Amino acid sequence: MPPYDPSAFPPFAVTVDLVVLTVRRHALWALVVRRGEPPFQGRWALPGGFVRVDEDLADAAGRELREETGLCAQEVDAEAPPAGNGAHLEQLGTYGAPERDPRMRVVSVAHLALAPDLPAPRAGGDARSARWAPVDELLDRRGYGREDEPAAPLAFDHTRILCDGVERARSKIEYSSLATAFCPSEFTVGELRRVYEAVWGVVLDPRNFHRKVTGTPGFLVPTGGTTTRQGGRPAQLFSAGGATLLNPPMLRPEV
Amino acid sequence: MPPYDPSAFPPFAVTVDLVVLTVRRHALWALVVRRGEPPFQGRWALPGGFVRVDEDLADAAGRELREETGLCAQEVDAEAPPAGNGAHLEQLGTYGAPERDPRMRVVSVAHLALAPDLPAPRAGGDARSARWAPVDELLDRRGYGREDEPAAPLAFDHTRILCDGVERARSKIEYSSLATAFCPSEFTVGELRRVYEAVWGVVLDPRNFHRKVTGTPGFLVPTGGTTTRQGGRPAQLFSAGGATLLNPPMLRPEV
DNA sequence: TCAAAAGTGTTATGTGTACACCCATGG
DNA sequence: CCATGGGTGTACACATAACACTTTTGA
Repeated sequence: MPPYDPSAFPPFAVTVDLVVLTVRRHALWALVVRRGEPPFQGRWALPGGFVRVDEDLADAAGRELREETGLCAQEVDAEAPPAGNGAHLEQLGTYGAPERDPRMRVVSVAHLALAPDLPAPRAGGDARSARWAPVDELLDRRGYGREDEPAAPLAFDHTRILCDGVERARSKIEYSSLATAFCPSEFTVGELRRVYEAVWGVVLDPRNFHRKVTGTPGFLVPTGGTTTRQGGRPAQLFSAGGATLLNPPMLRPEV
Repeated sequence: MPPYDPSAFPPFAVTVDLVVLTVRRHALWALVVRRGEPPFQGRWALPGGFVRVDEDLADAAGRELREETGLCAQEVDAEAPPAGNGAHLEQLGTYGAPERDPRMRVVSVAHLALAPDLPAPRAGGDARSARWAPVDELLDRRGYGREDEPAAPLAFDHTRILCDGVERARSKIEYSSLATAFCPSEFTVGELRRVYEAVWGVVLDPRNFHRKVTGTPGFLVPTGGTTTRQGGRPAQLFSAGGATLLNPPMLRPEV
């Protein structure tokens, strides 16, 4: 790489920020880390960090995700099947308002990651504390009687980024098989339905849902096994099929 | 803004690139400019330029669009009605592979702009030559017997960016009122149908299309006038309604 | 008068929704 | 035995696709 000539163009810092979502206890949760330094010291923020000088944007996002969660992400460009127990990872959007970081001009390339219900988050290499928080609480929708933490707004413009990420997830599970990224490698139709219900915040008819997802070609493939981990009659186990785009799409009920 | 400390983070150049699309002669066209300097000297590229040090990303994209076309863009964040004779402008994605520009590390925030059929493109302030080119030709699909210019691949990763932009436009006119951004402020149902046909590369039934778009609430509002500029029986004139999301969506015929 | 494009009516077919009903397990 | 969730069948409402047909202009 030729030497950097500061007179030729304005210098920017480039970071990646992560919206990491999971479904737990019939709700949507996001991963947040506590800031140890100013600005916004002590406040919660999305995980993220600087892009290294010879690193691609998607690689940087995958590295941060691995550092925070231990997940091995399936990076995708446009559409790809979320496979195995890796998380889905895609670019969300870029946030570069001049004053979004008071210290310097920072452009952040936000990424969206979807993960199955995980054990506790790993503390980052720099020993920041990390936790899962209900999205409704972070977005101040008072969805939960708050837990141990008061709900202060996220640092920087991270509330906005989180909001955009949640909206992306909400709309994308309509027409893609992305909802399976919230499930373990083998799951039942009922578990998949609870993902849709949590992400959309609705209640779906179990019978029609079953017919729809099992009838959509390539969405689910039966593994042969069954489970009774949800109680009741044993349910067939499925894994995510090869299809990425659902046709016909899942329909989100009217509000 | 505090002074820049190069030791704290790797310095990046940040640019905006524009995918500007229009519909003309029953096909999709993109705006390209000829590069006057190495690398890729003499090759066609997407219009774009450096983000200024105190400029928001969307502002930079709007400025470049104005410099290239004279269009006054409606910048949007997520969804917004394309109004007046301004173009629709939205962020498309960010491209930051380490070697995408051989000179230095450049992260480009690509934007997608949709415009009605325009007069000739304005030469930029720096006198670069600009032209409209059929997208099929730029993407090497040989959709046209080529015109005066040989079809060399675009500079940098611009073919990929263009491809992503076209794909975004194709899918977004399905569920949003974005197709009206390709039309002048007043247009007929037939003209709107020709937009869909050009962007999707299909032929639609004029009768069913008419019923569908006029029956979708908020999509079109009649202006009262009529026109015969397409020949045949006079057609009602419409302008874009307030709706941004179409419910039910327009259905793209199977391939 | 004819061609061309705009619009309306009608019908077959498919898809979503609501809900009655049965199945297989654990307690 | 019953509660719990899994899964099937069926009837109705509604949307789409195909196409016959009428309307209104310019040439």
